[in-house]
Amino acid sequence: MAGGREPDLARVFKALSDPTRLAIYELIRAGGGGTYSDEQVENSISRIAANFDVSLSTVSHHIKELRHADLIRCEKRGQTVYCSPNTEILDEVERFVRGVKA
Amino acid sequence: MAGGREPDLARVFKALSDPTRLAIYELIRAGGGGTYSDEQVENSISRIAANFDVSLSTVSHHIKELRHADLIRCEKRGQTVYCSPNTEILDEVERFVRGVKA
DNA sequence: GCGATAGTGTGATGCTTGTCGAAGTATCGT
DNA sequence: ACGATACTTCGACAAGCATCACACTATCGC
Repeated sequence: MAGGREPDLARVFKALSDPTRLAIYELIRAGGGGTYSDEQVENSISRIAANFDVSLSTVSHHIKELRHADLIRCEKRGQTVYCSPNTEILDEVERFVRGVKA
Repeated sequence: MAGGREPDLARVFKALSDPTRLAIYELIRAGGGGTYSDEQVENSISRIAANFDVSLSTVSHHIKELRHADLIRCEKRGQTVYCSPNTEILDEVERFVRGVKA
């Protein structure tokens, strides 16, 4: 289901509150920026995990949290899961930062 | 920068990750927006605590975290502590949201 | 000084979380 | 079917956290 829209800001902030998770998010964001065609640039879970000192299961757990906070989207193609950032949530955060009342 | 402190984004996000603390921050921000003269509009700790169902010591603890994350500034006048938002950190968050590399 | 007000610090407590390894599920190649 | 690859889920555990009540410091008014 992709329709669940309620931008729970506390949840978004919590998802970004762990240094490792924040770094994972930044990596996903850097790779899936969208400057390319339609293809994400190798944002698979294991490829992401290769950049950190934590186990794969921990990365999987972190990614689940990022997905739950709607910060990223994940798409399974074959056995590989590709992650891309969701810019709409960032717009929501930017509105908060600017003090715009929802 | 004036404070000489480097913005730890994960810490900032963690400070905003608790619903109560986020609400406290929003209240401080609404009161001390700066649209008035030089005076903060009653952003004292106990006044803030009156708006929530948690104890005063809990509010004090939350405010310490917000202060530690540099999201707010506190100034003691007499026996009362007045809190005001620090907009520089918000600029930092906005830069992150926009994907500006430091 | 004395009592009242404003806030901080100290345990204590129950819940959450980041992490791991191991087991489980899904998919591919052969 | 079998083994390998790519995750996910399941306890488990130590660390952290939000919260409270209570003691403590600091400041004001009298």
